[in-house]
Amino acid sequence: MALQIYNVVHREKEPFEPLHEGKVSMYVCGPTVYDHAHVGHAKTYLSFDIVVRYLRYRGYDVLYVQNLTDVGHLLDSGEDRILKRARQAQATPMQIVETFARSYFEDMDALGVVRPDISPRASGHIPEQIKLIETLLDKDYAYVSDQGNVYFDVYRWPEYGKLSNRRLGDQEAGSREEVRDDKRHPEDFALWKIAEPEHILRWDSPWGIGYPGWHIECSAMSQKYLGDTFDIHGGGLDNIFPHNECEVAQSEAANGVTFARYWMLAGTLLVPDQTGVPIKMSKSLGNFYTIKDALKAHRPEAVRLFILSSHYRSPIVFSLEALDSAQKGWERISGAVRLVREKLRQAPEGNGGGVFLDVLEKTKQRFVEAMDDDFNAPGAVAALYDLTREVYTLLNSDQITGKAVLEAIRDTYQVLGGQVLGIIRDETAAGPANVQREDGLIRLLIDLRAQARAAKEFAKADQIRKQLTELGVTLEDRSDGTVWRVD
RNA sequence: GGCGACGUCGCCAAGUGGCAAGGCACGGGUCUGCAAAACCCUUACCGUGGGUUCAAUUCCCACCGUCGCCUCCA
Repeated sequence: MALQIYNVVHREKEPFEPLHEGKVSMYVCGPTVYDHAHVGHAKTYLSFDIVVRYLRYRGYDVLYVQNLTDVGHLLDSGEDRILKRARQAQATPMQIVETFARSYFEDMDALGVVRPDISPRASGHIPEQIKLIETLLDKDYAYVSDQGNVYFDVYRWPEYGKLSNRRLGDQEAGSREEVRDDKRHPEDFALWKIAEPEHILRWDSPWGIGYPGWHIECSAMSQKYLGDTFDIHGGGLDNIFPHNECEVAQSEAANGVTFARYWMLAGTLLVPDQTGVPIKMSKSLGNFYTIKDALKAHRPEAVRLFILSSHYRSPIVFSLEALDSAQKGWERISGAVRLVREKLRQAPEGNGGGVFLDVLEKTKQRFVEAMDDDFNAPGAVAALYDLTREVYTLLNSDQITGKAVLEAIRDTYQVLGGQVLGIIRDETAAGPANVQREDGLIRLLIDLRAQARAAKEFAKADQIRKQLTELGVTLEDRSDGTVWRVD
């Protein structure tokens, strides 16, 4: 079975065949950096993180581009988001952009999201955007209004609406379109806007001083780094219209070839309102929960597992309780990993317990089968849970498990759980000196406690365990020794 | 109103034309000095009503309900 991807363009799963064998070019619409990222962003970027990780696991050479939007974007009031924020903070727009771009990467790093290969900024690609607009004007797909704004004429492009399955004219009388309308048609969208005097973010252009429309940046930057046609375009489903639709129209009108071959759109993250009804988490609704907040009480792996617990195309309802459940689940898996590593410290040579290799092989098959089916992460995670039960059973039995098998188990977790899903961290064995010192100190206490227990001095033994617990170190006694973990 | 997604065990969530993975929670049990962890066992006929079929949770239709987009938002 080959990898299947649900292609939003055709609304069905299709075998994935990249443009160039062995290589994948991929573009994902990034955030507008004017505030801290929230869990909704985590859902989208984590989803594509898994896509990139899995494609690489499958041997593809992936070139991953994700933009940062730092221009444009008007509020209802006609005010630019970034400008508004800058005024509130009494800072320059570029300070705001820089602050929140850093914050975004901080959050993504914390969540273990692999950085894109290229993170182009819209503000750094104004010439490319202008050039693309000129092409559209040359080809007569765009026009300059009497107020000097440049618009894309959607009626000149018959395929407009094909991605989001919309027909022109369907939207009847757009009640909001009446204000300052210098377009030919209400559905036309802006490529370049002339800046009002108070608009600080402004660039020179053939049409006067202004700023680019929201959609043009993605067309220009994907073209620059990935070419006229590339393999995968990702983003949040909530941007299918108008943003994604406009991207396709602009790019294909300008270049005359297919824009993105596979469109993958991630489902929306919802959050219950006061009455318990789930609604979209968004900045404008003010019902958002930042990633930084989420990470205060939960491990990044818990956030990952929470989001991986449903398919990337499905909507998902956020709650702290859901995060709790995910973290419990993670502790289960990571407990098994810890046990394997512990056993490995003094495992006998040889391949005792070799039949278990079969379980590993089956796990891998199930995992790959699930992920090959349009990145079915919940199925892949389920394979890991099943493996985990088998691992516990094996390691709690009297069966002597040799080093070779333990290493194979460890490697399976490392690759499937670590490399692909990002929920298992690398061993800390080669960690910094203070990590090793901590490990040594705790083991020293465990030894002292073991002596106390052997002497039936349980009060003393319990005292040590209790105090360690208060320090966030949990001890678990097993027949073959004591293992420890930090919360 | 138009377009789209969805409705599976208490909660979350995969999945298949032939009697439904997994996680969390709950109950019972085993192990343990105690604790913790783990393991074992028990729990669903898949929104409602029709239709197609030898057979549907899985296909079709209708209805009910929920969400997203149609306006800046991942």
